[in-house]
Order: sequence, then C-alpha cells, then structure tokens
Amino acid sequence: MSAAPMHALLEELGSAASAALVKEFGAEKLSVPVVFEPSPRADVQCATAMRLGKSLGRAPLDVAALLADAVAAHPAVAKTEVAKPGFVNVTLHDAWLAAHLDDALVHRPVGAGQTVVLDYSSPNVAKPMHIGHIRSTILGEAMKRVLRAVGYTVVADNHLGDWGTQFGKLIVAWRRYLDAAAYARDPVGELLRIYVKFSDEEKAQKAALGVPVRSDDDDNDDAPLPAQAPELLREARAELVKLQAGDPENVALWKQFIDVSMIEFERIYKRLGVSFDEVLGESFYNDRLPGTVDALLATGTAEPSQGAVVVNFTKERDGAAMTPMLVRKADGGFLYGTSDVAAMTYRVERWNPSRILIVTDERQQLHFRQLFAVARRLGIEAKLEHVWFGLMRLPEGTFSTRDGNVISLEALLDEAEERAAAVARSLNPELPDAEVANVARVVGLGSVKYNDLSKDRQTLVTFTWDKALSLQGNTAPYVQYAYARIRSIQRKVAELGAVPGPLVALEPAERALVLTLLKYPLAVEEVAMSARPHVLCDYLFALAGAFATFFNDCPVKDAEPAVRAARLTLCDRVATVLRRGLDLLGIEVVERM
RNA sequence: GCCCUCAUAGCUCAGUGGAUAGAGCAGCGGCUUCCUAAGCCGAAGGUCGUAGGUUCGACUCCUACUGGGGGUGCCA
Repeated sequence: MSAAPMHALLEELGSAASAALVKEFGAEKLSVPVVFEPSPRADVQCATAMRLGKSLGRAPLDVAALLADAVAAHPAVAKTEVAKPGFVNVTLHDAWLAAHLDDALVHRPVGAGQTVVLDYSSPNVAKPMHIGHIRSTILGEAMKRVLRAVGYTVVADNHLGDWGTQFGKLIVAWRRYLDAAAYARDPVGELLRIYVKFSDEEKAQKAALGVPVRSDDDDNDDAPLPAQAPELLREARAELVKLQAGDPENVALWKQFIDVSMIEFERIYKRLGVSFDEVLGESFYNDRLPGTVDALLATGTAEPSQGAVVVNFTKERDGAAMTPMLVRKADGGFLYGTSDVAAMTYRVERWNPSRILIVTDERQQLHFRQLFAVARRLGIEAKLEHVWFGLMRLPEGTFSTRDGNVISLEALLDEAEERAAAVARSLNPELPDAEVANVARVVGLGSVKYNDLSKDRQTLVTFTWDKALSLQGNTAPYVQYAYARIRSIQRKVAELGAVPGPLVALEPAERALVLTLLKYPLAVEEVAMSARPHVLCDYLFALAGAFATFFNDCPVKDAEPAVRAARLTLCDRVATVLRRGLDLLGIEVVERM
C-alpha cells in the first residue's frame, strides 16, 4: 500500500508536465514549477500555464495545451481539457479513484525521524481554568495528534505557570484571609477567592494613597515599587523574596498550591481527553536562570543597561527593530523572558527537535518574536513557531481572574452536556437512558472543542453560549451524526448477511464521496505543517456533507447485491475517515445519536 | 507615539496570486409509505473596510488611511 495517492498523483502530473516543457524549451526557461491541485471545477487542475506564458514566449493557451498533452498519458487521467485563459482541467478515471481508496487512509510519514516540542495549555497555578484557557489546550492537543499521525515524535509539554510574583501575593493572602473549611472543600476555589480579596484590598489601599489603579489586566502591577506603594504590595514582595531564597515555610506553601492545582487540572484534562508527556513548569528552569544570563552576556547577545541586563534588537541583525527584552532586573531578579530562553536551550539540548511549537494567545507575539531572535543568535536551528490564537472575550469585555468575571471550564462543559442531552432526548426518544448520558458527553464535549477548532485560530472569539454550543451546520454533531448514520446502515445490513465488496460503476454522489476521501491525507498534512486545525474541520464537514448527499441519493440496504456491497465498502471507508479525523481533533464518536 | 493583528452576505465563518468569492445560522420555498429530518434539494442574499499600487490575473502581495483588538524596558 502506498500512502496518500492524491499527493503522489499531483506530484507525478507536475513532474510529467515539467519534463515536457523542459524538453520543448529547456530547463532554464521554466521559471516556476508546474503545479497540479484539486479544484472545485475539476478533479485536478493546473493554473501554471498563465504564469509561464511570458517566460516561454508562448500564449498561455498554447502552453496549457502542451501541459494537457503531457499528462494525458498518465494512467489515472481519463480526460484533459484546456480552458481559457490557460487552465488545464483533468478528469480522473473512476477505476483509478476506486483502486486507491484504501491507500487514502494512510498518511505520508513526512515527520518521520523528526521531533517536535509542543508547548500548550500552560495554565497558571492557583487559578481555576476558565473558558479563556480552553483554546490553547484544545488546539495543542489536536496538533499533538496530527503531528504524530504524520510521523513526528512529539514531546507534549505543559509549561505550567508555577512561578512568579503572584505567589508573594498568594502567600500574604493565605495568611490573612484563608477560610480553612472552604479550602478543604474546594482548594482552588478558595485560593481564587483570597487572591481576588487581596486584589480588592490592594486596590483600596492604592486608592487611599492616590495611586492610579489599572483594572484592565490580571497581574502586572508590581513593576515599580515607589515610596507610596501599598502596604500589602510591600508585604507580598517580601514574601516573594523569601520564597525565592528558599524559605522552608513559603516553599512548602508554594508546593501545596501546585499540588492542589494539579489535582484540579488533571481532572479537567482527563475529562477533555488531554494528556502530556512532560509537565515542566517555569519553576523547573529556576536554577538555570543565572547561567542563562551569563551565557547571553558571554556571547555578547545581552548587555548591561541601566542596571539591568537586556537584549537589544536591530533591523539589520534581527529582521526587525524591537524594544529590548529584559533578562535580568536591576534588583538581580529574573523574568519570564529569561526562563523562556532557558526552556528553549533546554529543549534543544534534550530533544534536538526540528520544530518547536508554542501555543499561546495573541498578546505574546512580541515576546516570542524577541525570544526567537535570541534563539537564532544563540545558533538554534530548529524551526520556531508561535502558534498564536485570538483572545476569547465576553460581550462585555475580556476575562479577568482578579475581577472574577470568568466562566469556568467545567461550567461550560456541564452546560454543553445538558444541552446535548436535551436535544438527544427530543430528537431520538428511542435512545435508551444509559446511552443518552454518553451521547450527551461525546456530543457536548465535541461541540465545545469543534467550536474552537473549526475557526482559523487567529480569529478573535466573543463567547456566547449559543455560539459555543451550536449543534447545527459546521459543528461536531453534524460530523458525528454522519458517522452514526453509517453505523446504523451497517447494523441493518448486517442483519441481512450482506458484506462489503468491490466498487462498481460510480454514481455522481458516490464519485464525489470517493474523490473527497482521497483528499484526506492532504488535509491532515496541511494541518501538520501549518498548525491550522480548522483545515481538518473543513475537510470533515465536506466529507460528512458528501455522505449526507450520498445517503439521500443512494440507498444501501435495498440496492442490488453488487451495488449494495460496493456501497457498504464506501460507507466503511467514510466511517473510518470520520472517526479517525475526529480523533485527530480529540473528538469521539457514538454508535447512535 | 511606535509595533503587531483583524475587517468577506443581516449574523458566525471558509477562501494564504487564478475562472462566475463559498458554507452554516436566521428568513423564504420544497422533500419522509424507503438505511436516523441533528438530514437533503432549491431560490434569495456581496462595490471582499476606504483609496492607491504591483501583476496577464488581487479577497489574497505592497503603501496610506479608517475602524476593532492587542502589545510596548524592570508582570506572566
């Protein structure tokens, strides 16, 4: 079996056409490679003739005619047509399509022998995961599965936010405000409550001192510590210094915060079907930070400036003039840029990856451009990709943990399951109660995940319940429904003792289905290379749609035996691709719904 | 101020140099003695933010502008 026949065909047609042009005009005249690709207007199309007309000194239509002749002899090609101003449209033999159906379920191992480090999810310790965190987790998990499908060795690393100034505040809040009983019941909920309380009190102190209060972000008000800093902030800073110095009491508290948070994270990851190979949080890199800065200084990458240590960037050397990146504060402390450089070098040394993908929201674009520029100066050759996604917000504004206007991830998932259960009960009353629960879980979770995955990741998302939990159109349930219908057909036909058989003459709906199936590896490979999972969603939606048309036009159970056998084969392959494709997105299927 | 990013149908979104810009939702009209109607078929709906430019060809690339979002030396 040879993987991905459509890929192979496109390359064969392209090289056959190129060879014909080289023979006619010479290699030096071929300014661009000849490319064939799938098209809505033909099975396969070439639009290169129009680009070559000038360099070959011939009319595009003439070039197209040469290209058409060059590929006409390929065994897959049934018919070629030239259309103005210079397109070549290719119709493939039904027999070729049918013969390669099974190969289309196998991906090309384009990542074989290569390692990818994939950094995603990365929630902050001591804060509950809310729906703003879901995109990194869902996108990253899908990428992990897709990259593995095309042969990469993937290191899925949860770069936990387990270090930083918020722990000074948390320790102070713990000593001042903790309700032990509430903590016993819901540790992370209580940590959130005391953190919010701390923020409120701090705001009040600031207001009393006449210091401006910034209310629009989460954790960034500790930079300058002026003379009139609030008492609470001074205290938090002192506790942070003690923690960093290894004070046993503070270290024990910090570890406890991590432990109770991890229990909660693990529960959610399990529910989401998400797993990691490594959980190396920021704190893991703590003892590498001094050496990291020393190395940056020694190589001349970083330099002292105003008491701090910074990396400067210039357009000539780094491609863009950017504001400097601080790697050591004037007080000797380190920053997240420092630990990211340390993480980068650690990952390169430990895994020697060909690609490093970091999935975070759009706010960190500048930071990662700086980080990647530093990495290039350090001689790191891995392809570095910041897989950024648009921020999720509520209609009334951005989420803020501090202000408490968040929708918890668990509340979202609960609501999704409830809505899915209600729909399942009303649309399919015959579904046994025991099955309704599972259908609700799979469909509810699926629609939440698919909602995030089906849009281009850079799209800014305004959260509303109805959009997030939509069950119609380009959604998980639409694709899952197609799968369930196939399983239903298979159950019914099995009762008649019919089995799948070879494909016979293809009706239009059947042909469209086969052609779509052959494009499956194209979609998966594109997701792997461009880190855009919505391409796979679009593909699965198209496949499910092609099946829905087939379902309407082409009866299976009551067809002639040979036709029925052929359609059973088609059904089986469609079901396989739907199931595997959804699995790559981290979404399950059900046998009936 | 500077930098990044986004703008496509009433709404939510595909379309990363090719033909007449495509889906879903909402609204309109059809389809069920037949394998699940969470479905199918059809009609309608667009000066692709504005103005220039590059190109045989621009929603796509470049420039400026407008509007939304984000970032911007001691948070992450």
